[in-house]
Amino acid sequence: MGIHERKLREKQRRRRDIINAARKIFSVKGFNSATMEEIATEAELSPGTLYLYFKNKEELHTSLSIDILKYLSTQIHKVVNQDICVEEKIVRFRDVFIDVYDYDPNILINLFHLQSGETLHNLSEEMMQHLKENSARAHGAIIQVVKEGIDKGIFIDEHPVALADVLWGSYAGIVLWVDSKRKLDDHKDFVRTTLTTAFKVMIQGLKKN
Amino acid sequence: MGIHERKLREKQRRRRDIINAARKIFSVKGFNSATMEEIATEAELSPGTLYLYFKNKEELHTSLSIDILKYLSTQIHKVVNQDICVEEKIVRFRDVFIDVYDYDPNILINLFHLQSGETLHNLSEEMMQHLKENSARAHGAIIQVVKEGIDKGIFIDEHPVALADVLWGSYAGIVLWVDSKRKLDDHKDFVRTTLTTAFKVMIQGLKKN
Amino acid sequence: MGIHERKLREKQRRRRDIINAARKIFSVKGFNSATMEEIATEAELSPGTLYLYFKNKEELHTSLSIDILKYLSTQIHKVVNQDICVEEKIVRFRDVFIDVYDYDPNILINLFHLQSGETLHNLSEEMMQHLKENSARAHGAIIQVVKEGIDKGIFIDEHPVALADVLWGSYAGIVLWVDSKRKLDDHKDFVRTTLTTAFKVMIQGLKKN
Amino acid sequence: MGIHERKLREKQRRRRDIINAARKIFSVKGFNSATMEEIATEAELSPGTLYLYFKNKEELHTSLSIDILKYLSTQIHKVVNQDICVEEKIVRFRDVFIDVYDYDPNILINLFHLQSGETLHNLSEEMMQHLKENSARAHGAIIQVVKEGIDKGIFIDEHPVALADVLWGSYAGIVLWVDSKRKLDDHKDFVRTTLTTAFKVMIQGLKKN
DNA sequence: TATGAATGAGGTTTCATTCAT
DNA sequence: TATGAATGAAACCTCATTCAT
Repeated sequence: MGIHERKLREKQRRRRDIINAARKIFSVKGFNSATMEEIATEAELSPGTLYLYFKNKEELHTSLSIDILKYLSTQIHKVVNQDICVEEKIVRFRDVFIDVYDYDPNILINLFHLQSGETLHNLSEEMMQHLKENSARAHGAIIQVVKEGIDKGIFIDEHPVALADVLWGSYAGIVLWVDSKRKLDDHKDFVRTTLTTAFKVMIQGLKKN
Repeated sequence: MGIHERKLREKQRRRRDIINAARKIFSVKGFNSATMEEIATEAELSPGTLYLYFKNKEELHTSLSIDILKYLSTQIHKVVNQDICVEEKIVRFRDVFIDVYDYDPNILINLFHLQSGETLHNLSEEMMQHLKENSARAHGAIIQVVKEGIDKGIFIDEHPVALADVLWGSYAGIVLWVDSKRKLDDHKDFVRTTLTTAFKVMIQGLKKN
Repeated sequence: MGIHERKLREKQRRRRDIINAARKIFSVKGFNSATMEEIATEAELSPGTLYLYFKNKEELHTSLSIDILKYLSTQIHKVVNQDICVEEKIVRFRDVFIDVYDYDPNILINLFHLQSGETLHNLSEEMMQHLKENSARAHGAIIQVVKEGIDKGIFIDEHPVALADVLWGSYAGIVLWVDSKRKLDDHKDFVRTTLTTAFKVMIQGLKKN
Repeated sequence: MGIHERKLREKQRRRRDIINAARKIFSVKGFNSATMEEIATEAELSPGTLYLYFKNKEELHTSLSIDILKYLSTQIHKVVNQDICVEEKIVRFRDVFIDVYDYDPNILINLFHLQSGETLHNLSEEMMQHLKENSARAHGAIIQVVKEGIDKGIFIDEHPVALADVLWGSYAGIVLWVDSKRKLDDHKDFVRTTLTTAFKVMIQGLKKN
């Protein structure tokens, strides 16, 4: 391994350190209450260093979302191309959401929040592109599966984009909702079981009778 | 009407003015970018006056959510007690969400965001109670309908709370998701149509075959 | 005196306090080394208050220059309209520069520095206008006197604007130069005497032989 | 040429590269807005390297001024020792200022600004000495010419130092003034013509009638 | 000698909140 | 009750400078 390559690797590791620290802090405090100094401390770096890797707080925050969107997108694509029935694919989608939720419970709310506009002002054009592309890619994959279901005569004859929106929105929304209930009422974690119920409803609702 | 009553009414009117101004500003700028001064200006009051009616920015913001939760709760209760079949009640629930979305597209994201922890730190115990109560009330009503469906042998035999969560989470999540897509891609507004599709999926999915 | 008027007056006094404090600090430390906190402390105010009266550090700094430009402009205009010979008016111009120098030795260098572009980026359009207008007004008055001298056949037949520039540039430049020598070499203050010599040279140089 | 000498030469070439880069950046951005990184990039070096050649930003900046002072001083000395009449020497002084202005329009303002105190805090004693010496040398040469004029009965009988200050201050001040007018009003460049007018005024003003 | 990643002090600015009127 | 000027804490971010390689 050449010296150049080692440096590059080192740099990416550092970047990842920051992202991990940021995820931790943002999770606990939220975007606005979290401070760059806290994140730096968590990453065992100085505040200035953060700015060598991310243009500003906003882009650091968005990076997390893009990361998870990439992950979501990748996982969903894997499902799409598997040699299993559509029905099974819908279950797998559910598992991806559970997966993401396990990885970081705040990711979905961040995603929604990000896209809902409060932020996004200081984002570079490049960042914005990444965001849109990955979002589109993930969404596109789901549409594809829904289409497959319709084409094979298994799913009801609704507009595939709308069905995909229902699927995505429901899964994500349920995660958010059950999670927020948990926080508010200190209930125990029903995300998994509720999503499983959701799957049953969904799959029966999607299918032609 | 006594002088005391008139004063009380005046006070409530003022309070409402502030809330309306706050909603307007928060909608456009988001919680953090909105400033108390802007809200005061919009309400044609001075900043100091806001603090005679609300303990702090946080509680003012939460008031909006509680307001809408109250509305949601009321509307949902109306549906529950109507003399219509469960299936029809599920449609009405959808309409309530559309209604809320029309009233203020940012309300649901606020609700989720509020409950997802970033805020809530400076809330008074009283405010917290209000929030929990109204949330529980709205949710309870939905559970009731789901139970009715199960009891009447119309709905599938899943845990009613889980089914209610699926219903609420899906409706809310779809609104959020479609709305965020709209913002990101400047698509036109598919919230209504997607929710209608959602209803079809939901209702078929909920029903015993 | 009405309450409104009193408030206005109070506000202007406060503004003047800040300007005086700023002048003091800027004089000692220069634009960049001076901090807003120091200025606030000097004015016996909190840092935030400064921003109620001036948009930012830049505009506060520029205000000083505009102030003195106004003063310069006013004094010069007075000279122009006096019933004295042109020759005498040139002496009076010299006195105005001495006056300004006595008031604040750093003003002229600030003026030059300001106009030489390093700053000026955050200036509001309004500020810029003030600056240009006052600059033009002062300069215009000098041109007028030069013209008068030429018209009366007293001064040499050069372009009046150029002659005015020579006059202004020389007087200002000499102040700067002698002052900077003083700082560098701890010489005593020859500004007055040198300007007096300058006048002699100038007036003889300007006159037709 | 020995290896030692070659290294020395190489080092001085590098030093010059940095100075040229610095001049370019400082000219465009001014002392404070210019960053060491920009200068390093312009010089195709890394930031750290700059500090091998200059103690700090301040000294790098001052080096430019010393450089030009040296140049000024040299040019002026050349004029002094030429076998031409005093009158002609005064013209040549004007040409030196034009020369310097053509080389870098910001040099004179830097000179004034430098000497007017904002900077100078972090300068090493050595640098300070350089500055004073070169300044004195240039100024001394002008005094010499003025003395020559007085001694020969050509110039008026004023204190030679004062006359030299008038000369230097006027020439420099006019350059600054006309240049700043140009920047503020986007006028075209009258520096040359105005300095020529200045010469006429000066020379006539200096001479015994 | 040269690098350039990392530092961290310190500056400007914002804005929720207070309090004298 | 209403005001709105003043506060001052705290955040983001920059950048001159250092130092291990």
